[in-house]
Amino acid sequence: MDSPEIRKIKANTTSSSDSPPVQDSPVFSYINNLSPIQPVKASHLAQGFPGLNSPPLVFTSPRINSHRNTSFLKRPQYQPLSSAEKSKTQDEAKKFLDGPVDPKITQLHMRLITDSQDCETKIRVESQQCSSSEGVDEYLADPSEVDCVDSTQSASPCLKQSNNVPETFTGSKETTLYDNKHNTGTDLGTEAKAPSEQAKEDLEGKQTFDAKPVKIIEQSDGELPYDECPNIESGLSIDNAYKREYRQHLHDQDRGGKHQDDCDHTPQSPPGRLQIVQVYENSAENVGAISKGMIGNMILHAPKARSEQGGMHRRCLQFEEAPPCATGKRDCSLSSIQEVNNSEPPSSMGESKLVKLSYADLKSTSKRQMGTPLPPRCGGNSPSTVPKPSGIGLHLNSIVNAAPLVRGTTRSIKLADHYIGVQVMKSASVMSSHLPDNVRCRSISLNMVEKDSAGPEDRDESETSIAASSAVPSSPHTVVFEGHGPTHEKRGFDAENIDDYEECKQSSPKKKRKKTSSTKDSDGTKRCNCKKTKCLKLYCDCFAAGVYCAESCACQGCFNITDYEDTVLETRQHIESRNPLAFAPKIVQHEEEIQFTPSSARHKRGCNCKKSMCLKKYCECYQANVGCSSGCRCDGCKNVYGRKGEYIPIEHGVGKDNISDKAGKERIESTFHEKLEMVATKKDILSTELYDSHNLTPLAPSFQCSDHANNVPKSPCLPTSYLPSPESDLTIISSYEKSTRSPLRHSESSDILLETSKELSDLGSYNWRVDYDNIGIVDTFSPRCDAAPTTCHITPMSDLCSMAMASSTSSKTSDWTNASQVQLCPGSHGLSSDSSLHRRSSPVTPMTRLGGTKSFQGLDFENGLYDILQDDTPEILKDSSTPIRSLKVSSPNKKRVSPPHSHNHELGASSSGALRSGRKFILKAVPSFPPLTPCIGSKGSSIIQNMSNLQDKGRKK
DNA sequence: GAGTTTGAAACT
DNA sequence: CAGTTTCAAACTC
Repeated sequence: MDSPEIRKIKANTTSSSDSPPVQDSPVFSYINNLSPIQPVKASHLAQGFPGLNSPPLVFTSPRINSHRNTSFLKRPQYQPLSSAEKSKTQDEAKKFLDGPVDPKITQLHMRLITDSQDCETKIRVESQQCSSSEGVDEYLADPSEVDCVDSTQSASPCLKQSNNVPETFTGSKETTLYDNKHNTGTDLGTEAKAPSEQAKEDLEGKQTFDAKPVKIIEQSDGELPYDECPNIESGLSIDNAYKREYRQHLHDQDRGGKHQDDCDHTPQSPPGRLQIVQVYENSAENVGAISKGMIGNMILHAPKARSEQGGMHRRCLQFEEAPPCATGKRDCSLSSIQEVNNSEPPSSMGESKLVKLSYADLKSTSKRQMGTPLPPRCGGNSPSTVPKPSGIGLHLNSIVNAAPLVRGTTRSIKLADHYIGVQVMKSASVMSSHLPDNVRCRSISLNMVEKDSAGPEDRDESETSIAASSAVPSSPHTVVFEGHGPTHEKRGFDAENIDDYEECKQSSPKKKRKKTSSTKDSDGTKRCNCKKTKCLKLYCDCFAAGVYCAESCACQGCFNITDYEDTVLETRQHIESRNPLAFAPKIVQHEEEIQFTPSSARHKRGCNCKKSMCLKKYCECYQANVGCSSGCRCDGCKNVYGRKGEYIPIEHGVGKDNISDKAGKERIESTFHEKLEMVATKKDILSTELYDSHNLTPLAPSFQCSDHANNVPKSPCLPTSYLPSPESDLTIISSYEKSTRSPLRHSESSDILLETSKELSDLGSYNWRVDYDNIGIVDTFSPRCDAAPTTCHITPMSDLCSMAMASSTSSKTSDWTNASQVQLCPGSHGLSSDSSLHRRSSPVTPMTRLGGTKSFQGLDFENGLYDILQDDTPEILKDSSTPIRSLKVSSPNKKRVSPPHSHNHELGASSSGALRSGRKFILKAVPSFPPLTPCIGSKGSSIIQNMSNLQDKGRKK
C-alpha cells in the first residue's frame, strides 16, 4: 500500500533533494500525500525559510519537534513518559509556549498531530521502503523521512554495533530503513513497531528503544520547538537536511544515543541512521543486501547527483558530520564518527539508564553531549574541525561584538541552514576522508576533548570518546552505534548518557567556563552563563547572537537549544516584534563614516557608558572594537577606536593607524592576533569544512568565476579601507572557516597562517585585518564589492588578492582570490541583518564557494592566510560594498540593511559578473532575511508569552 | 572563587 | 520616553 506510494514519494523527495529548488515540490507533494495537515507545516517552513537561515531553521526544527511531540502525544505510552520525564523542562517549555500564546499551542498541537500523522505515514512508508531498501533514492528520501523517524536512531546504535558500519553513507539507505523501523517503534509504536522493533531488538537485543523513544517523546513534547516534520524538511531539502543533522547530532549527543526523537533526530541521525540502517539491514533484513556497496554507491552518487542536487550531497555529508556540527556546541567531533564516538561514550556510560530528563537536563545534556564531543571545538587543534562543531553545534555563541571570527563560525553553525552547509562541508570532508578520517576525527576529538576538558567532565568525555575511537577501529560499528544512538535520540533519550552528561554538564560546563574565565571558548564561540533568563533574552550573548548555546555554556535552564527551537524562534520573534533591530548586527558602518573611514563601523545603538569611559568591555563599542559615534550617549568617551563625535577618517590602509590611542592599536593587534589564532584553529576545523564544501558545492563554477577575483584586483583599495564590523567578520569567518578548513587539513596551515598573518601585518595588511574585525557587517556582503569596483572602496577580492600577493602567497593568489570572492558572495547572501541569518545563509554560499575553489585545497596552507586576508578584505569590502544592499533586499526587518550603505547598494547593482553570479546564486539559495521578520511577525505575541512564562519558570528554578 | 562594578536589557 | 529594575558580563580582589 504505502510502500509504492511512499517510494514514489521518496523518489520525489530524493529528486527534490537533488535539486534544491525542486525539493519543495516533491516534498510538498509527499507531505500532502502523507497528511493534509503538513501543508500547514510547509507553510511554516516556507515562512521561516524564505531566507533559509534562522527562520527556516527554527521552523524546521520546531516542526520536527512538533511531529515528534505529536506522535508521542498521540501515543499513550509516550505521553506518560513525557509527563514524568519532561516535568521541569516541559513545564518550562510549556510556559513559554502555552503561556505566551494559546494560538501557538493550538498550532503546535495541530502541527504535532499532523506531524505525528505524517511521521506515521512516513514511517509506514519508510518501513515498507526499508524492506525494499531501494537504494540511494530512498536514502536520499530518507533524510526527509528520517526526520520523522528519529526514533530509529536509538536502534541505530544497536545496529551499528551489530554491523560495523564505519561509513555513514552506506548507512544512509539503511538508515532510512532503520529510521522507519525506529519510527514505527517509537512514533507509530503500533503498526510499524512490530516489524521494525523486532528487527531492532534482534539487532540490539535490547528493549531500551522503547523506553528511550518514550523519553524522547516526552522531551520532544516538552520541546515543542523542534520541528521534525520530515515533509517540510524534504521540501527544504538541503537546509532541512542540515537541520536534521544538527538536530540529530544534538539529540544523539544529548540522549546519548537513545532514540527518540525520531522526527527530530532523524535529520540528525542520518549518520547514525545510516549506520543503524546498515546494521539493521544486515542483522534484520537486507543485511548484506544494502551492504556497503550500496552505501558506497550512495555516497558516490550522492555527491555527484548532489552536485546537481546539492541537497542530497549535503545530506549525506551532514549525516555524518552534520550531526556533530548541528550539535555544534555539543559535539566537537566533527565527523559523524566523532559524533558516534561521543555518543558512544554516553551510550556506553549507561544506555540502560532511562533518565528522566527535564528539558533543562536534556538541553544541558544535549549541550554537553554536543559540547563534549565538541571539545574538539576548542580546537585549536589541527582537527580544528572540532572547534567548529561548537559553532556548528547550532550554538549561537558567536556574538557580533566579541570575536567576529568565532562568531561567524558559530553563527554559521547555529544557523541551521548555513550551519548545515558548513556541516555538510565538514561531513563531506569527513566522508571523503572516510573511515580513517573518522578515526582521525575521533582521535582529534579526543585530543580536543583532552585539551578542552579542563574539568573532569571533559575528561570523562574524552575518555569516552577515546574509548569510542579505540573501539571504532576495532569495532567502529558498535562504537558508532552507541554514539549515534544516543545522539540521535536527542538528549532525553539516553538516560545513562544524559545522566553522565548532566553530571558532566553541571560540572564540566561550569568548570569549563570557570577554567576559561573568558566568555569565549577556545573556538572563539561565546559562552553564556545565564542563570535566570534561560538564554532567551538578549542578556544572553548566545541568544543575542542568534546562536544556540553550546556545551561550554554554563547557562542554567537553557532554552536556547535546538530542542527548543520553537521556543527560541518565538522568543526571537517576540523580541523582534518589539525591536526589529534587536538581533540586527550591533555594529554597522555608518554611511557617512564609511566614505571617510574604513573603520567607520559603529555600534548600531551606541553605548551609554558612564564610568568605563568606553575603555572597557563594558562598552559595547569598545568590545566590538569600534569607535563611539554620535549615537553614543557615553560620558567621557575615550574609546581608543574612535571617540564619540570624532570621526576617525580611516584612510585607505590607514585604518588602525588612525586609531587615536596606541593602546587601541595594541589592542587591535592583540585582537587581531587572537583572531588570527582563532582563524588558525578554525582553519583546521574549516579545512574539513572546505573539503566538504568542495565536494558539495555545485556552485563551484561560479566561484571559479570568482577567481576572476583577480579581475577585481582592480581594487586598489586595500584592506586599509576596510571598515571593521563584527558582522562582516562573521560572514567572513564562515567563509574563512570553510576556506581554512581545507588548509586545516594541513596541520601546518595554522602555524603558517599565523606566520603569514604576521608577515601581512608587516606588509600593512595587518591593519587591514584588524579593521576587518570591526568591519561592518553590512559591508561583508559582496554585492558592493562586485559592483563596487568602480567606487570601490575596495573590493574585498582585490584587496585580498593584493594582500595575498603582498604576503608572497602570490602563487596561490588565484585560489585565494577565489576564496575571497566566494566568501564575499556568501556574505552578500548572508545579508540578513540578523546574525542568525548571516550564519544560516552564509554557510550555504560558502559551501558553494568552496566547491568552486577546489584549487584552494591545494593551497590549503596558503588558504589559511588567504582566509585570514580574505576575511579581512571581505569584511571591508562587504562593509563598504554590498552588505547593506543585500540586507535591504533580503532582510524583511530592514534593520541593518538600509543604514549602512545605501550607495553601496547602487554599486551592488553593478556587481561584476563573476561575483554577481555567485551572489545571485546565493540569493536564490538563501533568502537570507525573510526568516526573521516573517517568522517574528507570525508568532510574536505567543513568543512573548512563552518567553515570559519561561522566564518565570527559569527564575523559579 | 567570590564579590563588585558596569551597562545593556527589560520592565514599569 | 524616562526612570527603575533585572540581568549577565566584565572586572577586581
